[in-house]
Amino acid sequence: MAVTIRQVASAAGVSVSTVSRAFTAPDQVQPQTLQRVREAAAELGYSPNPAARSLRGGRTGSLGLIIPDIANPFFPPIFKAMQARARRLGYTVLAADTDEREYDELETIAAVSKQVDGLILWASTLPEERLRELGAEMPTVLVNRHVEGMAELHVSLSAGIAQAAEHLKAYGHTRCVFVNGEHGEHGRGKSIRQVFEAHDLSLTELGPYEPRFETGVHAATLVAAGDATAVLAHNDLVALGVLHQLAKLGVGVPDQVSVIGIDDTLLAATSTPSLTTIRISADEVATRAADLLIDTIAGKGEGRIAEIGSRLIPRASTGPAPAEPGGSAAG
Amino acid sequence: MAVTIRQVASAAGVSVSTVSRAFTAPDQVQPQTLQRVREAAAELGYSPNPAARSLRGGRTGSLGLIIPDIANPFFPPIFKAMQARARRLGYTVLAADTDEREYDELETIAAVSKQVDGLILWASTLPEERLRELGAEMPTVLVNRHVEGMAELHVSLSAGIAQAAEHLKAYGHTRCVFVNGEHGEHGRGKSIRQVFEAHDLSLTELGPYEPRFETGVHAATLVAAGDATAVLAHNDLVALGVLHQLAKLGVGVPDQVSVIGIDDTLLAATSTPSLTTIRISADEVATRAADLLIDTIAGKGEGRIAEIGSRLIPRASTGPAPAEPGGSAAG
DNA sequence: AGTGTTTGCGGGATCGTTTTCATGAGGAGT
DNA sequence: ACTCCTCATGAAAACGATCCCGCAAACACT
Repeated sequence: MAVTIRQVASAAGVSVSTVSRAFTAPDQVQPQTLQRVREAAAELGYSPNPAARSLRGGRTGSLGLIIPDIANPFFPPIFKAMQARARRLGYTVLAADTDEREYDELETIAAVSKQVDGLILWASTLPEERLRELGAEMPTVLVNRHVEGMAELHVSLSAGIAQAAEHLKAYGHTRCVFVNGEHGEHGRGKSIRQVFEAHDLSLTELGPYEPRFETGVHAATLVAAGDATAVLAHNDLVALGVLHQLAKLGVGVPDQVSVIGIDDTLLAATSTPSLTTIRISADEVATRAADLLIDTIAGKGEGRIAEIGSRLIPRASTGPAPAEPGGSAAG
Repeated sequence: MAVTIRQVASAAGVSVSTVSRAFTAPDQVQPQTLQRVREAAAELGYSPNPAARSLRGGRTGSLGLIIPDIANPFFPPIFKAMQARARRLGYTVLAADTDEREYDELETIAAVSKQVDGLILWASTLPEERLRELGAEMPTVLVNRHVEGMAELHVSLSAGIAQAAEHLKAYGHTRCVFVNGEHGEHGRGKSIRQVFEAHDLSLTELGPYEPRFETGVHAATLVAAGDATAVLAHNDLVALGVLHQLAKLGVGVPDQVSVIGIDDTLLAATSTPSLTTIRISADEVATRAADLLIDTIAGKGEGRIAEIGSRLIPRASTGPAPAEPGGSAAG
């Protein structure tokens, strides 16, 4: 059925070893022979069988990307960019999502790990102990988790948050709300509080809730009843819920309340009004993660920690704070 | 490093053949032996090496999903659902996108096809001839393309379109616009025109353009200048562009103009106003496609044609047509 | 008891590569 | 002319599983 190295060898009048070398170490074969082999291979339409190759060589040529939820619009661009990067480096990307279910994560990882040379674990919920074990078994890059000695990539929101704070400050806002869409200690809440308070902005935290549209809807109702003039949401999806509910309640955005999201997904660019948000570059994240993993596979990445930044993308959902309700009424 | 079948065999005191059988054909080995093998395997943490397995057996246990653009929010839920379905059937899904670049498609397919048992080609742009060749080489399921004799899955919008027409009709609309976001003969325009005209709705077609947000923005400007009261867009993304621009122009939705999208992506549910759209069930599509491919791999799917339907999801972007601007008012 | 059939298991070839090792040709250095 | 290297190539042993055969034991039937 498929054409094998043997057929190429006999067509080119050389041994299989030579054909193999022609593909994996071209400089070890004489130019003239190399060409004969290449011609024969091209003519027969030969290309190496990855199964045989990985059986023998122990490497599969694939990278595993484990993410919480591929349907979260934040991830597809990352997957896409990583695939592009990986392909140029001779790798393929195998993506699998854990469906946000923690108890599935180990199983998913087990299924994927046998087919790849290394793993990128995005915001894993596994206990540190397990991560350590995993790292011992196979090259692993952790995104947004810390385990001493492992390769890690951290997506830092601080630059974006600082810019958001400045942005709001410049518009005259003073009372802000953060809609926390995440339980647990790895949340975004702490650094947001610090930065905002450093900018002299009061910050009320709602939640923690789940990072869903409905969370934003719920939060918006609370916001409308309060006196805050700016909302920072856990991510774009939550921000969209806020936008949606504020519109329904007749609260003008950005005239009465400004809204800021996080992630800069497609949702942010296409909403009405378009959403000011904190962008994390998918290209950069994907490229760095892939490179870091490939380095780790090569044995020179372990323990390295990379950090990538973020920045505010001002759009139409933020604007000047409304006049103070001081003595008169407003709502 | 990794534990092999041989180690399990000696631990269980049986031959490698028996261990292999214990995993691939448990009914051919005595219950008592089976248990011994299983215990040994569990204790050693053995699991078969997929590379060796596929080298010998010729099957990889993976399905290849080739899509135009994974960043299009329509696809992630499909990928996700297919992964879930495939996993339960003992398969893995390998997704790759062609980045909407036709000249990359063959290359992408070539890269993927060696690592999978079969291919699902979503709206391939390849000429019929190539598809036929591909189908001859490996099990292939075509989505939304027709090539005599191949397994195909067709996503039919007709039910959804008919419901949309009825929906608009019931609201008193008479003049509609379709924003065509797709070049070529496989477009959605023709059947939409037929159905709408059958419902006595006049339909003006704009385009064809690209299926992008900006397309909707552009189209909305034209719509606002015309006298149509309803817009059907090529997909949700385009519809969102329409929504966005209408808001900017001060045209009320749905008070003055109703808008309908297609795909029911996350975008539709989270927009403001939420978008009435035609839903294509990701679960159903993914399940049918996966099943069809697996049948084809088993040799009993070739030539089969499956069709899956669609339906209207009414939300807040559609409503009664505004009173006629003519002489008198009527609703 | 003799023959035939089923059943459970082991031996070993096999899948297509990579990779080590051996070989022999040619060149350089003495 | 002799040894010593280098270099291109070939032969053959892996890699880890599957699966076709063959064998022996157990059983059924005459």
